[in-house]
Amino acid sequence: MRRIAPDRVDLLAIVGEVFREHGYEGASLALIGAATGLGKGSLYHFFPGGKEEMAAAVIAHIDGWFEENVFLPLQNTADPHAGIERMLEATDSYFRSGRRVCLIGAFALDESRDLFAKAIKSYFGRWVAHLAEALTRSGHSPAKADELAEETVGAIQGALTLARAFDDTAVFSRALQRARAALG
Amino acid sequence: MRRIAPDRVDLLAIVGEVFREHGYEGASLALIGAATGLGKGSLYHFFPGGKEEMAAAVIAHIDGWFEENVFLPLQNTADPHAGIERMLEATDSYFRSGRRVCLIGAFALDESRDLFAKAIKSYFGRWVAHLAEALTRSGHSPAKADELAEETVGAIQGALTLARAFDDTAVFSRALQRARAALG
DNA sequence: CGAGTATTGTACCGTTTGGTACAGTCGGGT
DNA sequence: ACCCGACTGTACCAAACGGTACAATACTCG
Repeated sequence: MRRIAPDRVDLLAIVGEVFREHGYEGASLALIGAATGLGKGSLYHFFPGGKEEMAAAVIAHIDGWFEENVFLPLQNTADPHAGIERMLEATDSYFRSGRRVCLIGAFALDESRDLFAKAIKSYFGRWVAHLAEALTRSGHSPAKADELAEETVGAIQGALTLARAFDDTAVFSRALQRARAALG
Repeated sequence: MRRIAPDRVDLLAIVGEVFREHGYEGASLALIGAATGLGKGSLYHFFPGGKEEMAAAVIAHIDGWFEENVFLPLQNTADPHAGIERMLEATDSYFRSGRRVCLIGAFALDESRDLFAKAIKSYFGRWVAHLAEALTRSGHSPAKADELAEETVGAIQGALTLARAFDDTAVFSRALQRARAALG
């Protein structure tokens, strides 16, 4: 009982990496099986719903990580600036300074968005909303805070695309620096 | 002879839309055939290299459109501000105010990047470089111009992701408005 | 008209896809 | 020792995959 949960988390991390690198269509069960060392028997034991359930579970897992490490620091902290700084650090570390791509952002682009539209919208929506709330507490007008928050989350997503296109993590670091300056 | 060139352009536009909506892996020959009304015989007649050649041709076609309508206005225009405004208008119209996704940006994210890395890097590289050059001519220091250009192209890509995630074209329009303000 | 090329439809290839079935193995609890 | 549920490997399935072969048709031009 005690070992099941950690194992599943490890499993989700590995499966997530396959989806991240190959996209929803490109992540075949063969690839997932090779990456996890699990046969179809095990895979379908853990995810009876097949590939779609795997992707949904991965999204939920990522969502949970962001909820805890990125969104939570933005809320209810005495110092909103400190919370914003913590969210930027968590973002930098999650995306490995741009070496990693945003799975949920990638899913938003192709047709797999239709399958997970609700989760994708909720993920980005909470990111923007919590950042805007922190910015409001730090003194910005609600309208200005909304605008800044949307701009910042967009800049992060765009920087991930450019960093990957240029194969250059400095692009992502510069974007985070600019965000720091704009939000600070 | 005269009809071949326009037909091929139409064909590339249709095939491009299939890649744009389904991604490289998701765009099956069956889908491409259905969208174009062409059987495999015709498809392989026009693109003997198969799917990979189709995608390469689509990328080249898009690249050519941007070269002519987005990058060219940035160059050698007497008024750099007018050139920047024309590039933003062309961008807005190409992406249909955010309803459309950036094929090349989407390819940059998943594994298909490896196949087309050179073309992807060149496309974004020229976009940033030409914009930076226009900004330099409009009075910015080269360093500041580079930074602003990278930020703007990144903001456009990020806004496309967010617009698609939220299913809301207003996100993209706001990003272009901010770009206008920052570059103007 | 006829020759020759451009284009197309169809049947087919081997491989891989996501998914199922199920017999077996393993380990903890009684 | 036994049992029962969690787990796993293997064989299998129909469908779809990208790609090939080729005969038949359409088109152009002399």
